[in-house]
Amino acid sequence: MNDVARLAGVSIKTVSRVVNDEPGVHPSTAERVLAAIDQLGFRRNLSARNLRRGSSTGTIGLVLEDVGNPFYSGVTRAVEEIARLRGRQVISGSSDEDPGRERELALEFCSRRVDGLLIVPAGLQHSYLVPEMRAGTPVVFLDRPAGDVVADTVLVDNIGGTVEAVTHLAAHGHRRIAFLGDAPDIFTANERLRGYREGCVRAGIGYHEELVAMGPHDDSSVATTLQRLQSLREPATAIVAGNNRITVNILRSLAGVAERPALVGFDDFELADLLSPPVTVIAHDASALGKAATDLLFARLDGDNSPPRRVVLPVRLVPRGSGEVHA
Amino acid sequence: MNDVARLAGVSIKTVSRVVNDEPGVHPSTAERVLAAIDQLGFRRNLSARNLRRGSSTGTIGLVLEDVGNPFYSGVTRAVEEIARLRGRQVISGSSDEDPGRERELALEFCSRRVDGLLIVPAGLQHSYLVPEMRAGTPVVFLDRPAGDVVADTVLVDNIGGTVEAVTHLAAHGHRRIAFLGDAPDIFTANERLRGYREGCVRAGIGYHEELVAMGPHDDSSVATTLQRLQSLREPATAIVAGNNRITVNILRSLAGVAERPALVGFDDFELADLLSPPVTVIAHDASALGKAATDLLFARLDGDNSPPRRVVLPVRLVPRGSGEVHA
DNA sequence: GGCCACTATGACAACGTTGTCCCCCAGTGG
DNA sequence: CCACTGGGGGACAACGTTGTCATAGTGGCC
Repeated sequence: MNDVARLAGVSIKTVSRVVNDEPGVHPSTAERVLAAIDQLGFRRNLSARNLRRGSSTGTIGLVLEDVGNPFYSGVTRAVEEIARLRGRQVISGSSDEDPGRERELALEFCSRRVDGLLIVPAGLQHSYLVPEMRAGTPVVFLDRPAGDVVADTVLVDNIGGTVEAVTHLAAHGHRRIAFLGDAPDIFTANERLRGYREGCVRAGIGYHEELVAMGPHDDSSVATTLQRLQSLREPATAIVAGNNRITVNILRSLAGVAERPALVGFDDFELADLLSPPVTVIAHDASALGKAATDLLFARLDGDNSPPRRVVLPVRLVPRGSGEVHA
Repeated sequence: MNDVARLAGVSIKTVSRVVNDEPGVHPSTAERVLAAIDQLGFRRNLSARNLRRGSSTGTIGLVLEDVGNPFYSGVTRAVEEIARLRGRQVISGSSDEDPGRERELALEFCSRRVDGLLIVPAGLQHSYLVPEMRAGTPVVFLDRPAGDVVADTVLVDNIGGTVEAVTHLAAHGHRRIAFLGDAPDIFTANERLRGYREGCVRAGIGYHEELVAMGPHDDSSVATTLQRLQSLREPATAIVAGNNRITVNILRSLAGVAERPALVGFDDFELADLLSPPVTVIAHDASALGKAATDLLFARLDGDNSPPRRVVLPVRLVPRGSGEVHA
């Protein structure tokens, strides 16, 4: 800006006026300034601007589990969409379920003075955010609740979803329904397990420990688990899968198997309808989740200071075939 | 920082020293400062720091077509991974194939003084970046080349891939091979069309306009196109799909159809192996693309100022079934 | 005791902007 | 000829940091 001013033969303040479309600059002066800007390839330094003005940095921080997971990339897209409408840029990072990494990312974003923070919690401790929140940075948690702070939260109806899955399978005659979920220290995994249990009880088929397998699942552990479930004295005839990754792992294990158990997966995924049989899922919308959270965040930025809200988005069972196999 | 200094009864410079782990601070003083920092929830302002130091802002700008597309979210993930190792944050935005939007995003990132820029070009004009590049901001284009500037570029072997696809189908006896591609003003679409044409010529089956359908494709236009291809005097017996979205659209249109043409899709996608028949694809690795581009960017940041490079990543045909149907 | 080296700390400028306030000058009315 | 007005423009401080340099105190050594 200094250089521009020198080249145009004016003061830096006048350049600033031109750059900001402030009134009170003679057209001919403005033209000289614009020419200088063009010649020098000047671009105003937003950091300095924001520092001086003390206002918004025009950024939103997004901490999620893994941008590479289609579910979260859907969330990211929705967040970006709305942020854009409100003139904000999105800075994002993946925590990979590591609470330390989540914290590191969130605090880094705070250091960058983001206008607001959207977090898919990896851990259970979020008191580290209290100073920031008190300082006025709005924080919205999504997909999972915060551990030890009261804050806006957007969730999906995990319990209702798995209850529905179990009920659906039971209605098709299944009495031995298994559940494969993620590690139980992950909120959604635990909730879905609760829903499964409640569904079993409601359906009058009882809850049996032996039909449940929690914990990190990879290709081979899923295969082993499925074998175990088949070789029980009363084998499982149906499975509820705790998330999209697990569903896919199960499908891969079952590929080529003639006698397939019925299957309902939590999370919808692309091509589920084109598999054979098409996969019945508990669907919920990633972009709806991202949108709800971002809307909430902007409401806070707009001055809404009502008590923290907890929004629970509905899920719906999409019957496609794999869950309608009779026992 | 001012407040911290006052509370701890020291100068702001001493606080700065503590925050930056600079030597020469008495342990007891440091302790007082740390206590004050903790009490006030102070967090250093990175904008101010970077402004003062004039050095790196610790950010990388990423402009892509759509974060929501699994292919690009894979790229994003890889970029994030490497950026993280090098202590950088990623700011990203989707252009949605709109050149204006691409430009807007890129220049916004420049205003934020990103350390480097990764761009999946939507348009053909990139001279707007010349001032920034001259000013020392490294720019790497990925997936598609820049329009009118010479710069580092990472591409995949689009032509080789479609040549291989056609050759593969021809080897299975197909002589009427159709090509469904994206709008031809998109670089990759055009390249793949060239590869298709070359493949046809090499296979000695000739290039026939009537077997090609370019342009934006949605569900219904794909269905219409497929019908047209079937009802030709000499119907198409095989199809090459120009990208993952088109492949999926074709699969959806063909669902339930008994007489399916052979199919090879460009871009691999999750579950391709579980469909029936499993889908043969020209695979290339999104994360390899992201990694190559980011590595190149960091090499520039590390001072490499050799002439701009163009990296072409190999693709490979993954036969799974849909492309091995004999004519 | 005087000098030196060294440690711990502070004052101040500067980074690139913008907000505040002030000045200059031409034009206008009396 | 003077006072006043208003448009056009500049000087300067400040945002929150950090780099540079200065300074005060404290021992140690001849």
